[in-house]
Amino acid sequence: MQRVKMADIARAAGVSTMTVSRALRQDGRIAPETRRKIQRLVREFGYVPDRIAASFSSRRSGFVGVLVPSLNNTHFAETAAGLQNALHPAGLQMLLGYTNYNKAQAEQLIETMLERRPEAMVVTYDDHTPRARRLLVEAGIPVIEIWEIPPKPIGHVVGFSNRRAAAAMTTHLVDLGRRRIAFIGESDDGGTRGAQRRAGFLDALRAARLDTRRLLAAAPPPIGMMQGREAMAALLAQFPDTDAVLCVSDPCAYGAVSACLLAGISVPDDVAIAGFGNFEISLCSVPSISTVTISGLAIGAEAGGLILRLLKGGSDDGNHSAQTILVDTGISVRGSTLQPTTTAKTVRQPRPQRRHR
Amino acid sequence: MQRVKMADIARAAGVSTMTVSRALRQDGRIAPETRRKIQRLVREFGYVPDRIAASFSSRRSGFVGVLVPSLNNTHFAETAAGLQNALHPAGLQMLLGYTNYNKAQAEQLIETMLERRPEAMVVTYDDHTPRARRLLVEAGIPVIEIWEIPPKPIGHVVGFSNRRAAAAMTTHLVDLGRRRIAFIGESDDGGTRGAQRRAGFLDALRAARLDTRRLLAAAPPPIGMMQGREAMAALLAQFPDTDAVLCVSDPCAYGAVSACLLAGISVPDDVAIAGFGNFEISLCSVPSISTVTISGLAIGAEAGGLILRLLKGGSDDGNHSAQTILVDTGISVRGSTLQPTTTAKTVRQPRPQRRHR
DNA sequence: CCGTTCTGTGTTATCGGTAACATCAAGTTA
DNA sequence: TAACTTGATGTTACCGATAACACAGAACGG
Repeated sequence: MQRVKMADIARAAGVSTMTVSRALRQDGRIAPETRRKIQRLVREFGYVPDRIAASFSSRRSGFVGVLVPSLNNTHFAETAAGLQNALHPAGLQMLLGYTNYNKAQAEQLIETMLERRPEAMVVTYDDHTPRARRLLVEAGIPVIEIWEIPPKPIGHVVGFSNRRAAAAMTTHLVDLGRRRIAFIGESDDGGTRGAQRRAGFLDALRAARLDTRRLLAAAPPPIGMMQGREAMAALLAQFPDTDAVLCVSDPCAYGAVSACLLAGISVPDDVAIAGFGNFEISLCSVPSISTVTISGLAIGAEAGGLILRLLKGGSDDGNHSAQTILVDTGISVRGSTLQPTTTAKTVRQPRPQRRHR
Repeated sequence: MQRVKMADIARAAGVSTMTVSRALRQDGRIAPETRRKIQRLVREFGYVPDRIAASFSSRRSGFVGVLVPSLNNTHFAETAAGLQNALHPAGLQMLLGYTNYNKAQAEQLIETMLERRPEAMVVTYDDHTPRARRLLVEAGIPVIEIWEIPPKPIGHVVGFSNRRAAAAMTTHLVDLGRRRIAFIGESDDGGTRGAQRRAGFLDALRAARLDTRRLLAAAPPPIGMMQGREAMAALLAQFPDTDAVLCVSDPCAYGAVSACLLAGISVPDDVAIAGFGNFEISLCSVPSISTVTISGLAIGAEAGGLILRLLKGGSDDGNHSAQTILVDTGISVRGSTLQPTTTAKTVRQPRPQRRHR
């Protein structure tokens, strides 16, 4: 039982395959009647066009390769959604790969993806291996790095400065009057977002001439809630006088909050805690957690829009006149970093887990 | 500047393209020396094989299409990871699409994916549109439905009974002595996992001859933490004597817990709360939340393994001798459904509403 | 020592669409 | 009305790899 092909439709309709090909695309100049007849036959035969053959012939794959570190993460999922929303209407499909925060795997994926001749590549910024970088450069297609502003971009950029955003949040903690401020971050985060956030944290502390020793490297990314909890416990053991903590991400921050709950430490009266990313948990936590807001959806949408413009525009990959698009970030101040009111007495119960302002 | 093609390598090596083609695959019978020479030239030229042409010629796309409702969800992300881990070593790539819990979008995606001639399709069980179903059946490739046991499967199945799992958790609540048990679920969840879980909940309540009126439909899927919080508040307003709640998912359950925290209601003393899915939050919540454990990773891995066996085995799609693979589920009992001990005094803050079992 | 099996490699014929150009009838303009 | 445009469709020549078969020479077995 052979699969139906375009020639079968053409024969049945009494036209050439070219006419069928045209009728199935928006490719204008087809008599409406012919098009209707062909569409009817297509449905009748259950014909599904072979896009591999089409890609082969037209030298257009219809793909955009997208690399993210993880799927289990609101931000990257949103970014993918934003991209998909932008690309799908233009007839572009997204070929999604995830690197698991691993450079070697990223290189592997980039190579495999390039074999499919994507029309553009979107990669989450990371220190790529030299080979990965070379592959991307030589692919001759638009390359877009997202989620950070690389010091030496490969091509286009859609992102924001994690460093500055983290610094802003740290400054917020300083402005609360906190002086013994810690950072809970990732280990082995060379050059990535987590490292940038730590750098921003340090920038702000140095600017305020505060102690910069309170740095915890919880675990390699992705860092989860329980790691945040453990890191917070360790932090309190090592630096019991800590009065504020910036966490590398919201799940981590929630873990830190939970550690305080369990230890009978009041948030924010004893310790203020801030997160990063505006994940769901930061809003729903009790207390709610102050966080840096970023829209993964916006990053995806901007990257998608940029791709469409680049593909529509020059036949050139446009990487030489590379664009940088910055998306907004903000700070959402919530319960976990509220200024203690005068009426709020900062009781610190010894053991038992109960206390209230 | 033309892209390097296989013929260029062949010419440089003084061999035919067939030899190059063979050298670049594991395709045995090539003189080791020839292979080395070719590999060296490939590196030197920066040749990236064109898999579109290869797919076209070999009539093997190297793709597996995978459809999930959402990426922003541990479970589906894990499932994708499990699939990828299984498929990648076999040289198969995953073409991921997400339906956003929308049948029409799913049909669209299925059609687009089939144009790429995937070697198998993995779809998260849902009531597919008739056309989507027909497309899948007629594609002539293995089709695997995951995350549920469909009443009328299209092909193979890797899943578990959401209904039975939910019933088991409900029975756990009944065994605690709770009698006024509610369910917080999704609206518009026709036939999907959420509806199955509600059905299981009702099964268990009926078996225990308990009141089945406490059903809340919070919002269409995906249901988030804040929706869980709001639903819990509404539930307490409508049925203040509720003493246990099963939530359709863990994020929803955490929202319910947070509503209780805010209202000064003790969990589990006043209300026991259970979730579904063993999300990170259920472990890190204070109190931790009892939940149904499922391994998305296992589902993905099983599905991936099944695909490899099917593709290796018959040239037939194997959908007629369809297999059903069940993965284990369990119940993790945590703080949110602990039996109140005699020592645990059920202190009730004076604040708002009060009631107890 | 000759027929047979391996090994390693080459030849040929596609796979199913699409780009580019050709064609031809009908309408339109000068 | 001749020349030109426009609209609708057809013809031809691929795109870049691989399947399938062909074929020499080396190794091997009797």
